[in-house]
Amino acid sequence: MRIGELAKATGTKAETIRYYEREGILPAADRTDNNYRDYSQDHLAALTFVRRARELGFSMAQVSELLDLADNEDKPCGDVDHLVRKQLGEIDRKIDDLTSLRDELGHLLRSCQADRIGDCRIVESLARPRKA
Amino acid sequence: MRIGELAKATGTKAETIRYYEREGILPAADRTDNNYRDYSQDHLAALTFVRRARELGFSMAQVSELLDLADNEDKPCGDVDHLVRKQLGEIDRKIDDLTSLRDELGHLLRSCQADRIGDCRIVESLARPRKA
DNA sequence: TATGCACCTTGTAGTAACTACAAGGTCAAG
DNA sequence: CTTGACCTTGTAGTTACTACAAGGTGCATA
Repeated sequence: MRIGELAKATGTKAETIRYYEREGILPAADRTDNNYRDYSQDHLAALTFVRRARELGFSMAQVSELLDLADNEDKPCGDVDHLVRKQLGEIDRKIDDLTSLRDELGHLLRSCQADRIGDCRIVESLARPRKA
Repeated sequence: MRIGELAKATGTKAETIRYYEREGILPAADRTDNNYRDYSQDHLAALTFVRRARELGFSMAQVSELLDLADNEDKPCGDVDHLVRKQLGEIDRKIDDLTSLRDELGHLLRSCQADRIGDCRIVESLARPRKA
């Protein structure tokens, strides 16, 4: 399987796949006679894993950890659990942040009925520190 | 006012302030005899505006737009409104994304009662594309 | 006087996770 | 025999900072 096929199969750009290889996230592929990368089903599985974990918001470093864990079938499952919980916590925090942000922007929007910027409450309120 | 004071007053690192100046987000400061930057109240107001807008999730490019708008007091307020609405939309989208992400991770967590990674449903489910 | 310290200056490079591009090699089809 | 779709490498750009090196300034203290 050439890089373009793998790219299509996983919805990843070829450049990203090469990048993953450079970064050691993916094992290097075999090469054909003409020096093209030649991928196996194992590569497909690995890349799928990586992309899936990235979609779920894990960082590259966390993906590496997950891959290492996945390779040690006899290790306890708790480590994986722990990473997932941590990620869950981070996401909850982000949601909270964005929610208060949304509230603030909503206020901002409702605060201004002016026609010209000189009288605009939005601009005015941006110009002051939060608590002022 | 020296850069350190301005930094403290706005909760911004001095390096970030210099960066804003380089990028044209903030006007250059006057210089004292010893070549230190010397800031005015206008600079304080401008930096406050920038930081506040950044806190609200506007990109640097958007902050530039907002600053330009704020300088044109006679322009209609609708442009500001539009930017705020756009930002609000993006934030809603992010919240939605993160929420489904959280749901998925929650599922993942509940799916695995195994002791060893070899049997772990989390690892297993990461290894497959989303809809499989 | 020396010296230590906190502050300031510039310029450069690093961060995360790609993405884009340039310059060139390979191969099948028309 | 040339066009076009692939592939290769290497380098630089993206966002919004952050960190660091190497050096200048100004004030208080031993």
